[in-house]
Amino acid sequence: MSNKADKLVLIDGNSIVFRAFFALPPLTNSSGLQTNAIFGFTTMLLKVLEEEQPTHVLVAFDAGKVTFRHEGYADYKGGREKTPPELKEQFPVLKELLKAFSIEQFELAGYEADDIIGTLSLQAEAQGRDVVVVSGDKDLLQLASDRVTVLLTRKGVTEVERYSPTAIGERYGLTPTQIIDLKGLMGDTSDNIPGIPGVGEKTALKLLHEYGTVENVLSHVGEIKGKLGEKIVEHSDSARMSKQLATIFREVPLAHTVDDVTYKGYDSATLGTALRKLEFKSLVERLDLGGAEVTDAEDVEQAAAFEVVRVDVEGWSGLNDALPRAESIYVEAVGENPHQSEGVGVAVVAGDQVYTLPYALLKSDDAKPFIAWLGNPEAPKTGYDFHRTKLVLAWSGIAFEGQAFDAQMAAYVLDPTDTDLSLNGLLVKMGLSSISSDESVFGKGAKFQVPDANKLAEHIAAKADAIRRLKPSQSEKLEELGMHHLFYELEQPLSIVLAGMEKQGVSVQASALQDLGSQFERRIEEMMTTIHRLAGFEFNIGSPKQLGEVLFEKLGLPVIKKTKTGYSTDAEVLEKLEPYHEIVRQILQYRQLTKLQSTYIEGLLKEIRPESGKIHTYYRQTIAATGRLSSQYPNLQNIPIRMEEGRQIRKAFVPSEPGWRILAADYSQIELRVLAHISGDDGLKEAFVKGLDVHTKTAMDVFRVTADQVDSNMRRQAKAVNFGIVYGISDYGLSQNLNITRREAAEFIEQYFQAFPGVKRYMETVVEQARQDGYVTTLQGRRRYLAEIKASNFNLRSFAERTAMNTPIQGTAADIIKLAMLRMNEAIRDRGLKSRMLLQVHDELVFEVPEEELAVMEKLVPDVMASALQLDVPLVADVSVGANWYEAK
DNA sequence: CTCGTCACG
DNA sequence: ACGTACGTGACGAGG
Repeated sequence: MSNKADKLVLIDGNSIVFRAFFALPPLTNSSGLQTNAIFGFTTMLLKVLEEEQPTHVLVAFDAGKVTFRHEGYADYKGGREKTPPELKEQFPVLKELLKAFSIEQFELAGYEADDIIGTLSLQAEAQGRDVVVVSGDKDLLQLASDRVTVLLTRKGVTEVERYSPTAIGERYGLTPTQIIDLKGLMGDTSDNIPGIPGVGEKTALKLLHEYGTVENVLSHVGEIKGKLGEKIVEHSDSARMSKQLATIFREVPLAHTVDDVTYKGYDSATLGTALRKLEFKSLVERLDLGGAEVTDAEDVEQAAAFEVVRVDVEGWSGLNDALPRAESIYVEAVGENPHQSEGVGVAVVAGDQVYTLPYALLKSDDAKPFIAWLGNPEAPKTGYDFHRTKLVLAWSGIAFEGQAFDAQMAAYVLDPTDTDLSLNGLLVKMGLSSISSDESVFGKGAKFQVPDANKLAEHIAAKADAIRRLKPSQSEKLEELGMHHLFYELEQPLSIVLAGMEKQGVSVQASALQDLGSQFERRIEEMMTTIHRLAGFEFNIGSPKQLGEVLFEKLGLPVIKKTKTGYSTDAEVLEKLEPYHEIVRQILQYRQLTKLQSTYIEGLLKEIRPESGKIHTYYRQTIAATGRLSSQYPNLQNIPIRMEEGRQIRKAFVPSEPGWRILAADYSQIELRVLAHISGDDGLKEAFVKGLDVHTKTAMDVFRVTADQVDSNMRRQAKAVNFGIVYGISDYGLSQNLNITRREAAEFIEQYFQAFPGVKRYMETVVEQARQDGYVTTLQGRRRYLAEIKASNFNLRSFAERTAMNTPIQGTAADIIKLAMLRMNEAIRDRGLKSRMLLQVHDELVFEVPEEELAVMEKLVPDVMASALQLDVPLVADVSVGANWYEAK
């Protein structure tokens, strides 16, 4: 028997299902059954099957409510919120699906999935077989051995982290069995295992690194001083019991053995039917289970609902005649950066026909009627990613107007946290029949290739048809959720404004960057020599691994913080190490300069177009969950400003016309003003109405002093408190930021809330509202769903709560500047100004302005920004002008 | 291709 | 008791 080649995969069913349920949006199928946990579990399962190629597979479930653990400790898993019905209903369906996979599933009254997995893995490794355990629960790490590897899910369910005993040693400095001791000391809230109060992971690890086991900690408790020692003595029984509870029982009286869980693969027809029933069309597609049989009559109809007419084969007349009846359009282009993408094809849907043409055909004379239609603002278009489309066409010299409905933008507005806005992804989420993924048609990475004309025509036709099919439910949903205005009046028009700014570009002087770069270069080389001399040998300073070895092993500096893979050497750590060794300061400076050199000097130089001297960034409008923009290729929203050396980079950003100037205008304290408005707090509102310095005002109230008693340190701390409030305050976060104790931070927050009770009320209300509705909104009706607001996991829930507090603030600020951009665009156009809007940096707009328009613009820009949205407090924008972006400060 | 790091609001 | 500030994108290192 060849046990050596055997590989068992043992899956902790409950743990994965729970994870998937909270990690995924609440997808439902057309009959209303929520299927997100099943979907998440299945994607995880497919990934593991593919990557591990197991010979045996088992999914273990917890059975019933009471286990043997309750015999010794009645409160085991007490205080847990009961399983939500939307989750509960998914278990039986999942179990059916596993049958279709031909995968065994075990559960046994009185035992948990952990115990079943522990028992089987013990058997298997004794027989010399390899085992992979899959769970979301760290406890399972105790099973790791030479033969047993544990995969823990990280974010979501398909990302896993692989733990061998060595990996556990590196991560925690513990052996697998010590994981039990870890939990014995720190406990586990979700299982209601108490541990020792006041001992968290940090303290527990320290104790275990010193003493090895719970028992040994308890017998050496005399050596442990202070409160910690007292706590351990007081709760020693609890620690012993907790350790017992955390120990996986590996002798479950199972009726089956390893040989009963062999996995020989699934039957395609059976699995295909099961997945179709669940409407997991993307999975059917991915596994290529579609061919066998199409059970859903509707699918047949939809799939055959159009005829592809190739303009390159049939000629233009059909398309030209159909244009007045066009229902949707899709322009395919390859390349991530739309300023450098190559158009490959166009598809237009009209009735039962989809007309397709190779992009190159747009250059022919026969294309004129079609080009005119593309540029006709009176010909409304429904499409997908108009922003990209407009740019691609614009670089071909083709105007694109009449953008009526953008399915990608609609999907973003409907759920800004959705990271898969691919057409196929949207179809699946909407429960519509799916199309081929781009990856399956084009391949990816090095294998990326545009397919032959026929295949391409089929694919882009399917995409254009998909857009048509998506639109009705999307537009209905937009109305239903009151998002008509946000979508039609704000986001869609803005995409046009953005495309204009990007196409315009901003002039950047290569020579200025190069001069700065050679200065940096000299200093980098000097510093490198110094650092190598101080270390005593040459090494790669840019390698965190090598740097860690030098600092902490060769030079013996104290380890402040560790990362998953080794010593942390980030700026926060280095700042703490500065007093110990001269080398540290040099490293900090070296880091700063190499960052400037690689990201900003070299990075920006690469992006300057030699023919125009301009940089064209690409603002992404469908990425940020709060409604902000982001910027790529290159990112022009993180050009240095805080440090003088980096700030010099801004001198290279200049007007594109001789004699013009750069004008920059930024909102003053926009987030705090938004907070004042939505919280209605009288004190905060008054501060802004009176035009006070809000950080000084905060310092006065928090420290209970008069204005002239506020020193710079108090103001600095008050400013940090204000930031904290906007981020969704926590004492821990504030304490980290200010380098103070948590107690002190908590005191600041307490004082703040006393001074600004309206803000406190807002924070409580918004979290409560999120719990009730499952989402929060901005002033313009932008909505963000917070699935994890009810999670039992403290971390997930706390994160959701902070998000609930922060998103309406950050998101409303984003709404406001977007409105201002629309208004500025109109103002420039209506007044016939030559000035151009170039950049947006979250609370700042940058323009290039001819001399003769300076006076107008210096008044117009801040006026428009201030009046973009009427709040209960004034909005203020500060404006400044210079020869370059550096001087416009 | 992921991780650590660091630039911005 | 738990343990993180909110939102992004780009780079070099190292598998």
